[in-house]
Amino acid sequence: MTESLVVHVVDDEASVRDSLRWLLESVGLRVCTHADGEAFLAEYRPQTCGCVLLDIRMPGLSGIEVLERMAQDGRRVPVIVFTGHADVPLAVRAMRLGAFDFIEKPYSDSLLLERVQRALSMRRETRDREVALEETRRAYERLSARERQVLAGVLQGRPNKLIADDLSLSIKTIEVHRANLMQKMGAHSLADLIRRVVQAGIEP
Amino acid sequence: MTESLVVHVVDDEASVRDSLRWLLESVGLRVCTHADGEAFLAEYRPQTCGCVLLDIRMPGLSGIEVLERMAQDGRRVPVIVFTGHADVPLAVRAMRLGAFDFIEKPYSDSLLLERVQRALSMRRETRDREVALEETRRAYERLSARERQVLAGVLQGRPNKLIADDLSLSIKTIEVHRANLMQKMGAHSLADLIRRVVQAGIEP
DNA sequence: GGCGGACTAGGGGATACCCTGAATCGTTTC
DNA sequence: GAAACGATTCAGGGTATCCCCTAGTCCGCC
Repeated sequence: MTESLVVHVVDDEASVRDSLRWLLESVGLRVCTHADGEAFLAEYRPQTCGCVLLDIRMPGLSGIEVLERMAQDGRRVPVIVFTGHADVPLAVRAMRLGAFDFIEKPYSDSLLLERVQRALSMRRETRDREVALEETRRAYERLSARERQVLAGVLQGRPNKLIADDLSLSIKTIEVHRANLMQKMGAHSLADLIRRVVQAGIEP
Repeated sequence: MTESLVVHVVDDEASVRDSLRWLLESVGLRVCTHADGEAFLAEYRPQTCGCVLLDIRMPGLSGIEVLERMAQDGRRVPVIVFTGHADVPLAVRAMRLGAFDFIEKPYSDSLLLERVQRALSMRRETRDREVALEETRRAYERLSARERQVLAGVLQGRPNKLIADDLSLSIKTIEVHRANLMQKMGAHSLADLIRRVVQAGIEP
């Protein structure tokens, strides 16, 4: 299942986009180009697969600003920053914003390809885990308000009786909500449920 | 409880160590100096508090190698790398190894102090959480072999009856081990136990 | 009017939890 | 050597809790 690994190229110069596209496609990679930061962010989703080649010097949003925006909603795509006007503070800033790598122009084709392959293989490694986390978050979104209230109680380790008291419901009703939310969350046991929720970072 | 925040200075030149000590102590910080990477790693523990100022160019272990060693057993101390022979690839390498910051010599005193304060405040923010995780790990270390086997079954969501079958023991025995390990782990409920274990990264 | 989802609830069997009691075994301590 | 301690094993009995099946109401939608 490595089909959907796309290299997203973000650069304002068409010549750079074209040469990168040619280079990457020459080794069989799928490429998607974006002329500026806004255009890329408009298409970007946290669950986007593949990796990103991001220029720093661009009109409009700079690459640093793009990194900041991506960091806000939990980036999972590795981003390789490349720029012709590199210095140490800039590289440090990009890396602190979670960039996967930082390449100075001019770069050799082989170096860039190697870094791209490294980013893609990291992405592949972490992909399954993140897909599972996304599924958990989506499942949580599908819970009803009552089910989330019950889940909150369950996560606090409260027995059904106390959850029932909190919500002024009968124990039997809590049991049903509990069974339903287990079903919806795809959990096979209480341990499974809590592990999924904790790992997905859900804290109601 | 900010008493034990120490700035660890690792540099082979005594003059640098002395001037950094003077600078840091002049603003009331506690300082501990180390003449090389080996000496520092010998004293370093993952739960060490404070932050580290690490030179790259040193005889013996380089700063990069020190970072690699620290990364192996889960560094939690923020490390500020500083070097007089900086270039972008070196900075990127250090940051990829999890350095908190990267400063070029010569640096201004105020810049260095600001970065140190930033590292210390990050350390303070994450400290309580990590202390709790450490306690969980230590508690797990104190479990007996049988208790860990039972815990493994509990984490898989298996009911006591099945755990008993797996280990060819009676349900009553499983109940005892389970109660004992809950006690030892300081867990107030099954949900609490699982959250602690998952967050501490324990996967038997 | 029917259909599905959310919410509510009871009965009964299985399971977990707590208390008391007890035996064996190995290590440490006095 | 005796005593103390912790780990491990098992049992009975009672209470609390959980889980599955069944079943009713309400509401929005086709």
